[in-house]
Amino acid sequence: MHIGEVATRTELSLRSLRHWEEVGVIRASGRTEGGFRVYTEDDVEKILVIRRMKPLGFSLEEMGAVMRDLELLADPDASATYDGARERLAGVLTDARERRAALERQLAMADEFISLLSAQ
Amino acid sequence: MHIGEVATRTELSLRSLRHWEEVGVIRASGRTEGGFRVYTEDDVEKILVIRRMKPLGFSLEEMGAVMRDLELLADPDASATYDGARERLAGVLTDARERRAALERQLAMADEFISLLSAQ
DNA sequence: TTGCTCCTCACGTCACGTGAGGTGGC
DNA sequence: TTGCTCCTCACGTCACGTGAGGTGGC
Repeated sequence: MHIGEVATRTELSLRSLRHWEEVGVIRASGRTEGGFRVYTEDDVEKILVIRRMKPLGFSLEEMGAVMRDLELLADPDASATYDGARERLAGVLTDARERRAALERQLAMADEFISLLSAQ
Repeated sequence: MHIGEVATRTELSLRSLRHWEEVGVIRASGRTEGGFRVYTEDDVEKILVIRRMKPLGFSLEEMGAVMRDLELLADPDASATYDGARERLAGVLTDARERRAALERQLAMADEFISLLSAQ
C-alpha cells in the first residue's frame, strides 16, 4: 500500500512516516518505478510498534535501535549479535517501565490541574 | 528565593524557568540590585500550576494565557475583562479533559509496548 | 577573598510542520 | 486526460540544552 493509507491506518502524518525513514527508524520495504513508497502489512505492524513506544519519550534513535534488535530476534539466521540484542532489549524494558511510571505521574499532575481549574 | 532553589523545588531546569519568563509564561516577581531573579512563594505556586498543565501538551503561549486569566480572576479590581477570562478558562477545561483522555490512551499504548516487549 | 550561584547572549538539537515546485498512479 | 496522491528539497517552529564569558551574593 502507499503512504497515505499507512498514515490513515496508523494515525501518523505523512511527514512523520517520511521523517522516521530519513533517520532510520523504519522504511517502506519497497518503491514503485515512479518512486512511490510501498508498504507491506508487516511494515505497518512495525510502525505500530514504534507508535506504541513513542508515548514513553524515547528518541527516534533509540526506537530505531529497538526495531533493529527486534528484527534480529525475528531473523532465523542471526547468530553472534543475537545475545547482544536480547540484553539490550532487556535494558529497554527496564527503562520503559520507569518511563511508564513517570507517565503515570504526569497523568496524576494533569488531574491535579483539571481539578484545580474546575474549582475556578 | 533565587532561581536555583525554585528549580530544585519544582524539579524544573534553570533554562526552563528562564525560557518561560522569556516567552511570558511566568516571571520572577523581583530582581536583586545585581540582577538576580527573586521568586516569592506565590511565584512558586504559579510555576507549579504550569508544571501540572504541561503533561496535557499545551503550548507555552496557551499556558501563559491561562495564567493571565487565573490572575485576572484572583485580582479584586478586575472588571470588564473578568467575564472573558471565565469563559476562556471554561474552554480550556473542556480542552484539558479531552487531552487527559488522549494522555490516558497514550498510557494504554505504552502498556501494549511493554507487554509486547516482555513477550520478547 | 574564595567559590558557588547567577546573568545574558547565542548557537545547537530534536521531531516534525509547512510550503514550493514537480510528477506518478489508476 | 483529469485530479488526486505522492515525491524531494529546504526553511520554519517549538521548547528548551549547552557552552562561553562575565559577575553577584553570603
